[in-house]
Amino acid sequence: MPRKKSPQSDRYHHGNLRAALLVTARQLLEENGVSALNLREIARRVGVTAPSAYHHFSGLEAIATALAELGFEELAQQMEAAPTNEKGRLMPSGLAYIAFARSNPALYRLMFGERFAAKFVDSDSLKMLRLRAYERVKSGLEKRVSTESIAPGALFLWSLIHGLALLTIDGQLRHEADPEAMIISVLRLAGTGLPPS
Amino acid sequence: MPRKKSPQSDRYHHGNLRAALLVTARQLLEENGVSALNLREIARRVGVTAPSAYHHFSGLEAIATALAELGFEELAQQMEAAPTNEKGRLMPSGLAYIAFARSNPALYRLMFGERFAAKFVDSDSLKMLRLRAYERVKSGLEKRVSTESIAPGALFLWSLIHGLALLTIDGQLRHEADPEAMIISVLRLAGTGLPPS
DNA sequence: TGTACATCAGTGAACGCGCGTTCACTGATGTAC
DNA sequence: TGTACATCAGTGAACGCGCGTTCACTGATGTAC
Repeated sequence: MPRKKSPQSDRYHHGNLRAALLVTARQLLEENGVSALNLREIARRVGVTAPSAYHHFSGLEAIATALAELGFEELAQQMEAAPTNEKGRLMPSGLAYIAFARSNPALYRLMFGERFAAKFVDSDSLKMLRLRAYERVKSGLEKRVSTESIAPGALFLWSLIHGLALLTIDGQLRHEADPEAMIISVLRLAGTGLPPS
Repeated sequence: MPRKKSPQSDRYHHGNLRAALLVTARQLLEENGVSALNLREIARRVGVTAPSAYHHFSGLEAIATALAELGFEELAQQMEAAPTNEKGRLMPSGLAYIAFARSNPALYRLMFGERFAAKFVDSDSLKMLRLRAYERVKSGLEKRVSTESIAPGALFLWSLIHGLALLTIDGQLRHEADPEAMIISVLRLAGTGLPPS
């Protein structure tokens, strides 16, 4: 009877190394932050030598890119999976967005970090994935504002939600009694705006 | 006649090394990004050996912290220097904020990056400087909303402006014909909100 | 069912690199007398 | 005005480190016959 694939087996061939590297890389990322992401430690944790990773990725940068892609995919999925409430799906999508960032703070930082700012210009898949998240924000707007207001409206929403996500990750809600309530209050202001003096 | 202090002199004693290190560090930061900030290269550019920096800073981290402090100070100053217009000073302050981020993208990223997210918990000066920027956002609100709405209102504004700053830095306005106009449109939505469906 | 062999996912040793930091030192500066 | 000396901002050599990546290899796997 051939050995069933057990995760921590000592087989010479890992069997699923690519996936294992990504899972472990993601853990390492969340544990120690973007700057701690490094190929040797990932391999070490998986229980494999560093060069073996090169059979699955062209290098560390490719692993980081794969993680970012994975992140954008998950983010888009979770926004799409958010329910529609009586007022539409803007608020549920927004909450899903913030929830993703709070559950995956380091990954979120990686996705929007300096490292990829330049890459969005030329990497197609990354650009498209990011666009997909943006479109999601935008789509809720279409029946709500005039056509020429969609672009600023979408950027307005994305800015608000992106900023709130990052400030939350940074610990800005640390001393808040009820962080969720605060998040909802803030997002609600997107609809009403601040009353003029 | 004693040599006047000329910037690039070959004196044994530099005379103003601390300041020179910071200026150069800031240039390096903006040129090559947060991850490229490194002590040896800073010293090299100043024309001094690396260990000499230790007479002025406890290490690289101290230089980074000094840069972030400097950034928060400048940001607060530029917001405070913004004019008051007929509707108050929220919009001018917001524009000054975005302008700072656009002029100092890497510094802005450093200020709000992962590196200091933890540090804000214990570093007093950094925490206070960041608070000062936040207070500035908040102060414009006081005559505008009820007391209990100040906290969410301020977080709303800060999120919006922080997110917009970062997305702008990331190149989100790259294909915009008139970036300034877009920025103003987005910030204006903070007052009106998105009209409900 | 058994064997030869191609494939390729792993290993282990090694490389060069540039970093942050330490150390004992030396040269310049300015102050006390 | 001149000299001795303390101070301290610089130097230069060296350290250990861990990284990403390369290379020639070897072991396991599965397929063709």
